[in-house]
Amino acid sequence: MLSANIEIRDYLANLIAEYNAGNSEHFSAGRLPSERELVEQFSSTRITVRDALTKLEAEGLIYRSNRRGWFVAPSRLVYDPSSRVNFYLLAAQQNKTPATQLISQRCIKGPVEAREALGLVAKEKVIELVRLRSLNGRPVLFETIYLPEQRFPKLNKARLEGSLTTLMEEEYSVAICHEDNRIRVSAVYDQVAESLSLINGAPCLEVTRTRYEGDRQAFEFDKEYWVHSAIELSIPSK
Amino acid sequence: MLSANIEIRDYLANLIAEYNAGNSEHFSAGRLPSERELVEQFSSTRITVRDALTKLEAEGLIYRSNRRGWFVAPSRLVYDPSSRVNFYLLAAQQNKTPATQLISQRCIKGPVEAREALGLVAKEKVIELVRLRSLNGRPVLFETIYLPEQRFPKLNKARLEGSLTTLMEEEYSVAICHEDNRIRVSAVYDQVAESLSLINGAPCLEVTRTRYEGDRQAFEFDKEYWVHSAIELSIPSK
DNA sequence: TTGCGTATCTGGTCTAGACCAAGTTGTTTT
DNA sequence: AAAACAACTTGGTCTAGACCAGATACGCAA
Repeated sequence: MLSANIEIRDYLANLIAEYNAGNSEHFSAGRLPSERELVEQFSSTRITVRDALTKLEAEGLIYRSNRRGWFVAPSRLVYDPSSRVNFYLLAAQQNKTPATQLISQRCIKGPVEAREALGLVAKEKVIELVRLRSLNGRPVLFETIYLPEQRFPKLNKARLEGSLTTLMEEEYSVAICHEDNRIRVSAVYDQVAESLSLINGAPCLEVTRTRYEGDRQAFEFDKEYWVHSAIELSIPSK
Repeated sequence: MLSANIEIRDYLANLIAEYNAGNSEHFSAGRLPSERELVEQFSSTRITVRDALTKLEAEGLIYRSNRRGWFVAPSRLVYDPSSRVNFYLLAAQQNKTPATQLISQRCIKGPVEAREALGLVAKEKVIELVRLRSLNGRPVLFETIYLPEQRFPKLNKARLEGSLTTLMEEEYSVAICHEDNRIRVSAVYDQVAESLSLINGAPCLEVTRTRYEGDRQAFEFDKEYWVHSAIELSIPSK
């Protein structure tokens, strides 16, 4: 005996599979029926319908856009965090249209976590860059980047929405020698959630990265929050 | 103005932070108050309390044990999927007590995904091993391993609960030349969910691995489902 | 001492609504 | 044509319960 929410999940999962296989009759522009329509259709309640939708969301089959509705999730971006392929090239290779928006740029003391990773002492400051990246108009990545101010004086504001890796190589002669990525499932709140059109507490994939140059000197510390259904990490062996 | 569920989340998050810092007065054996007690305490409803708990679960601060209650999540196991350090050693290094249980062992045709990854043709079969791994008595990993039958005749049943990597090296002279890991956030159902004491549709971290030997011949295909709060992946640069 | 049944506790699922706030759309005004 | 407003739709949050099923603890019988 299946519970009602699983029945609804299975029903929708089938439609989604068909939709992804090219049969677009079920959803217009990838939009699922509204919760209230599903309640009607299954003679159920919103609690149960939302249970089903939340499960599909956890699986990455659908995503929600805050107060706009539920949508079929496009295919995931396959991403190797330790490769130096930049976001634009990667997206283009996978037939997706990328965009980057610089949300803020500050020079601050910064959080302990970043200061420690970068090995900062006393009054040394960090440049904090906050960016939002989208694929085909859908925000998928909220990232905060911390750079030691001393290492990167006079950052070229015009280039902060492009590839930072490229900028660093060309204008600061950075040569990465090592990199450490930490990956965990987490949740987003407040500014991160809002920027990604997610609700408070929505699950995400969190990537924390520290990059080193020369003789193991850290020069970059990043926090990435990925909409979990938008991404699949690919890690080839060393 | 904070919504009620966020207030409850924040309150519990603070207690959990204190608990993890060594102040054990709030929770006995890491167990949170029951949902109904929290309803009393906050003059709220179970829906709202469960919203708060679900958010803490998504963050990995707490986990649920099906119909037993909610518990503070222990520190995560830090794991490099492409390293060949075995599970027992890794757990021991991080002061955790590991255990492995062989759930089933079959010789079958196997799912398309595994057959393709292993490059099987016609009637070639795979050995399917299903294992459950625990840390300090808490199940954290459900894994299904597919091995080409031809490459691994007469598998030593006695050793299937230990390190497979070691077994393969010692009894089949396997030398890994390459490995590909795919990581995504997903959800667990049915046998996987039950084995991990999770409910249907609970989020998890899914790792799909293909290992190659010699001249790029695939010899192992794995599906790992990790309780997401139990793990953090560490990916050093190539 | 060891089972075994039972009462109780826990979360899992569901009903049948309500009101709110943000996003969308259509209409009116400028 | 553009801006402003209003009506409507959507999900977000919440109330106040109900019943179910698995997990647990406990007392009783063998």
